[in-house]
Amino acid sequence: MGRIKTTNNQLTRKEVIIEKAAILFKEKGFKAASMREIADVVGVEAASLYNHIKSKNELLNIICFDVANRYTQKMEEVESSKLSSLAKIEVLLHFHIDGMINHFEEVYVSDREWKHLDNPYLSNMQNQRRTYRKRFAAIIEEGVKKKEIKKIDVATSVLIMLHAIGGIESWHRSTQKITGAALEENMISFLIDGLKKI
Amino acid sequence: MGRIKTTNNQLTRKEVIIEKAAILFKEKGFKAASMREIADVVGVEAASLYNHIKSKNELLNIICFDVANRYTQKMEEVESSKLSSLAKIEVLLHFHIDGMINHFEEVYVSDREWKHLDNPYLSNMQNQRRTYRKRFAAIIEEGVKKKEIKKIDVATSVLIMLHAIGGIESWHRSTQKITGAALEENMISFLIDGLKKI
DNA sequence: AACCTCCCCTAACATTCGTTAGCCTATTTT
DNA sequence: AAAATAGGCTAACGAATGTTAGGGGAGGTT
Repeated sequence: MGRIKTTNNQLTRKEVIIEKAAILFKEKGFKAASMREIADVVGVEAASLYNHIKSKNELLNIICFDVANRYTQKMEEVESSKLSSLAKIEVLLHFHIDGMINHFEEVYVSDREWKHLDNPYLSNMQNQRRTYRKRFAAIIEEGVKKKEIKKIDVATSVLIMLHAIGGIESWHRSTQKITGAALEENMISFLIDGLKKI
Repeated sequence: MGRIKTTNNQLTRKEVIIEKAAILFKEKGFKAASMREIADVVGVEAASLYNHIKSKNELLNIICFDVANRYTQKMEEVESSKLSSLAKIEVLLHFHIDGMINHFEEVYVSDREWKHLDNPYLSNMQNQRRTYRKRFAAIIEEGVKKKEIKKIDVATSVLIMLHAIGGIESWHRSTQKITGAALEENMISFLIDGLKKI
């Protein structure tokens, strides 16, 4: 076939593979996407991929933890800021929506396919996700206590917020798109309004 | 092994298989769940399943269209009712949340695994889903026109509502659950408040 | 008693999967 | 120019997959 092209951007060949794999994992799911298909898209034979990666699961590991670590990092940044609780939530929502719009495939795969990670990565990811939700909830809880946020069931609102964002997937698919910026604004105003006191 | 037990309820053997398959499809995903695993749970050898079903994909077909048809039917019922737009949305939200709580596996699988349907079922399902969203949007749109509903981006709110409900999955997983009824109430009040005019 | 239908079994199939081994060539380094 | 490395290739592996063929036994019907 030929070599993996890496000239355009500054990506390593491994990064090219990961990028294409993410697209396929998103479209067909991790299990349904085969190494031979990934190789096809990359422009190489399946066996050649193994010059760059250790296994199919390594691809999923990298994709999932890339995303998860970014979120954890952002959470730390937000937590240690001096913002009001409502503003903290708004920052996090921005970050989520932005991620969903600009790193769509990676984020989507990380969110829907992490179940196929193998241990110890699997339980690591489960912990990371659980912890993230708890920290998100803690911010809302604090806001409620400080009366910055409407009295509301915290667990339910966390659940709504985090999953509503996952819905951006259907925005990606839609033919008559509003701009990403508009979507972001609409979404945040809907969700934040749900938290505001009157 | 022995026969498929069907004594307890009035289920046919085929229905027992479908029920167990839905649970496995939910836990592992359609592609990752094997016929041998399904057979194991049912208490029978893999080959024996084929006395009751035509293929693995038939299982997915049945699960997905069971759910989709219920939703289409409900939509028709709601559309032809005399309710206000806001009340229509509320009825639909109730139906969704209820379905997610009481027919969890089926609904979850239908929502996340329909991509693995094969044609002509695949394109059928794509149409059905697209149509459903349009009809949902039309109700909101009508409400906005009649000034029953806050002026809001319709596409964005449909997206938020339908996906927020998908989040009930994480309620199922949570250890310290509030009751289903409470979840339902919290969720609807959050979402409906987002539509109400002040 | 004979028969039929239902439903399970074992055995095997073709295919697809992820992955490894070993070879060859282009590119980079010395 | 020679040597070393990186990165392709073909061929093949063992395991797992969905599915089919064919045999046999249990229970109801005639």
